[in-house]
Amino acid sequence: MGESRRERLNRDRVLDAAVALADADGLDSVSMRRLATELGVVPMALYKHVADKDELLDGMVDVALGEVDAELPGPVDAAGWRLAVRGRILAARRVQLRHPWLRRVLETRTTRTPMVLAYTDALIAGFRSAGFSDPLTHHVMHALGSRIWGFTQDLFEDVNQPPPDPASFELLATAFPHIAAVAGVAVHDDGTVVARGCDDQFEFEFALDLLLDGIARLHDQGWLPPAR
Amino acid sequence: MGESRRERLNRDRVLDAAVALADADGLDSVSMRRLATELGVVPMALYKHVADKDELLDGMVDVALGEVDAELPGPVDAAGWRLAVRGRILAARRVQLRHPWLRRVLETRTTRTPMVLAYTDALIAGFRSAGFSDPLTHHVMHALGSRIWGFTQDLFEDVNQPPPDPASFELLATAFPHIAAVAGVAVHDDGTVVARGCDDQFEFEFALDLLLDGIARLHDQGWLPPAR
DNA sequence: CTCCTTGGTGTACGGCGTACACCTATGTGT
DNA sequence: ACACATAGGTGTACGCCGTACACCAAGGAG
Repeated sequence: MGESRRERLNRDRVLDAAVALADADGLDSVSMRRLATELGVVPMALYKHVADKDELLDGMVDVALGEVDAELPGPVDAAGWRLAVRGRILAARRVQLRHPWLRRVLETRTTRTPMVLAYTDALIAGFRSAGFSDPLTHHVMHALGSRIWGFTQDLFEDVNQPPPDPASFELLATAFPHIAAVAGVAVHDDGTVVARGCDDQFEFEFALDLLLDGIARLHDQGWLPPAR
Repeated sequence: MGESRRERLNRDRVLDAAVALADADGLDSVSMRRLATELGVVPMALYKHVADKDELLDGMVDVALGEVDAELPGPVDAAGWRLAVRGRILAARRVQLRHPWLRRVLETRTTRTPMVLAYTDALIAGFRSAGFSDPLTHHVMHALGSRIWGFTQDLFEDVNQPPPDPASFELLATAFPHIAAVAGVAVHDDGTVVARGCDDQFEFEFALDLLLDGIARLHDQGWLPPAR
């Protein structure tokens, strides 16, 4: 009987379903219970394929990070460290835009899966093979911070996201004039407020290039660890 | 009668208790129920002083951010934008080190309280009063990102936190040689592994100065928005 | 055909945030 | 001094969550 026999579960099916669920309905929708019903299975069944929820999240990170290589512009490593690093980071950013939950998960994760380590290793390789000293490479990786995963905190951006009504904007503008001036919002003569929003991609590349410029300069000048 | 009469609750007492609880036992210990028992009160009592848990967290952020001013090195605004910005950010960092939960809370928060806006406004003022154009100031704030709050993602750091036993380090070193080389770990001739850890304060200032150098250069060169 | 392993089930526990109805101090106007 | 409105504290309950534990059903190996 039973061509309707349900496909057997396995780790990959669980992880893929979790990713799909997070993509579709947001990270908060990814609960063991919800994921189970999504898979037509009882919640505890998942625990046969995943130790606990943390491991599920780690697995989701791996799935997403596994997509980065396909986003790489090509075998660009020979074109110099800067293009290699830049290309890899922007590839990660494209993945992150497809999986908006990735940022929040990576932020809270503390365990490093082999996939995470592999990504980091590849990036570091970009610097070292260009002759960066190990200490400089170390500092530089710290300086890039979460930007290596293609995302920024952007705690600042949402200020101008919902075009504010003139009244409340007026209020904000008088209390915090500097924010208002810089927020990319223009108040026209007739009192209407126009928010141009801001181009996230531009901001990301601006900051990335600012860092890469600084890094290049340090490297070219033969940066040395401060004498103690 | 009753000198044992319990002090009446109010918003500030609730927020202070939440901060103290988070400082002592970690952010995860801050639940409405736990906080209530800490205050000798039933959970629902808190809702008379705080709309919901999100507002509690926002309030905690305000309490912490309110401590930044006291950390400022002095009326340094006249000493140039760079010292003003740097001083304010390092002050925020000192606060953040006292309240380790602040990072996680700020990361997830999306609402901006007046306190948050005031902090941001003061920082922006530092740039604008030095003649930074509004678009440049805007980009520069994005580039600083979460660093304006005195913290970094530091997804990379914990690799060398627990001094790894030689065996597992050997494993990591062969699989990810570049990480191993850069992690600040030295393998001695006798096979013992020494992790020097890394100086978070140094890393933070290194990256901050890298950014500020780049920012200063853009400003001095009269950076203009790219022609469209 | 048996048995052992692997995968799926059912029940239950303790925690969470919070809606809602209720009671009780407290401070005010008369 | 007293009635009363209101602000602050209580109790109960609901629906989520992650997951421990005991159980049962397939399915491959001897």
